[in-house]
Amino acid sequence: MSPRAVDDVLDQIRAHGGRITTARRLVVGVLLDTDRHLSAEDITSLIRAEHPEVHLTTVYRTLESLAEIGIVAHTHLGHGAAVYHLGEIHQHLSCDVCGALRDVPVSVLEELRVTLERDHQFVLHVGHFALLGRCAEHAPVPSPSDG
Amino acid sequence: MSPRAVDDVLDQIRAHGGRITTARRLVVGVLLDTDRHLSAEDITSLIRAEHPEVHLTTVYRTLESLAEIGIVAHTHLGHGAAVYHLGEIHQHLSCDVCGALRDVPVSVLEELRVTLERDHQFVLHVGHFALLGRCAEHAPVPSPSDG
DNA sequence: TTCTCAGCTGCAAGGGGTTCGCATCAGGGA
DNA sequence: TCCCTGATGCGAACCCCTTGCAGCTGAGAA
Repeated sequence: MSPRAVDDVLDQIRAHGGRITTARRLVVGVLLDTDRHLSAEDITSLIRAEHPEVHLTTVYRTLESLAEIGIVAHTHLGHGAAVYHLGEIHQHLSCDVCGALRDVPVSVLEELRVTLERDHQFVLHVGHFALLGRCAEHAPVPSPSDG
Repeated sequence: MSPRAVDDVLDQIRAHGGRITTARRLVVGVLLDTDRHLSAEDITSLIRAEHPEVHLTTVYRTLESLAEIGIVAHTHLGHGAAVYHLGEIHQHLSCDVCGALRDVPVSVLEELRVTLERDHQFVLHVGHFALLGRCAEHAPVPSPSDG
């Protein structure tokens, strides 16, 4: 990550009346430093390698604060822990078999969003849940009769 | 429920090499008897009213067995316990605010399914996850600038 | 620089949902 | 009826996450 990017995020925390602490700096750093999706526990482990005093509870609370001001989002992958990520909201595809997580733009859900709103008066929260299924590698082989 | 319907399900269990036990009969009965979506704990409570010896663990194991042979499916609602249901697979809409659960036919996901398969080689498991958002009653009021 | 205090933290404990281990029980084929 | 194996009851453990609380610390005020 660039120190600049971390400071940008920390500035946003400050602008919302939050304090800049070591723990928050570290959480933001970890999130900026990865392109993977990390659980709270993942984040804590990465931080504790250098700063064993930082506690899982603090990471959860920091993530909650960051979520409140819209800096991070979390996604539920059906089973297991929620994963957290920074930046633009996107949609997740999660493979049942290998757990691989893939991001796709939220635009794939646009038609569904419109349909649900028009036909079912339901406002879809794009990006907050993962779409479950099988990745290319673990897709069931279609039988001829499946058309 | 009709006793007939219970027996049909029990026959399927037997056909897959499973045994017919009191607990299984009761779990199937509860599932057939409701049109709601029940968590394992809900199911257990309903059973225990008459049969306090049936344990939550047994219900989980029974549901697992029934899922293996394709008789029940479960759905994750983002937060909280998974819910179980019998019968045809459908898609769930879950309201963030009030938790209301609504079923819609899987056909609403057809376009998305095709798009994901064609453009992302991802085979969607329809019905296994809930679509999260806001029901009509709790939908955010759209501002004029939202278009 | 020091003071002050609300916000943040570490730690322990708790809670909801689910699974595991193991001794015992019982379905159902031989 | 016997016997084997699958199913059960029960306790305990596990995972993910939240809560309570005392003490610490960032950062504005003096």
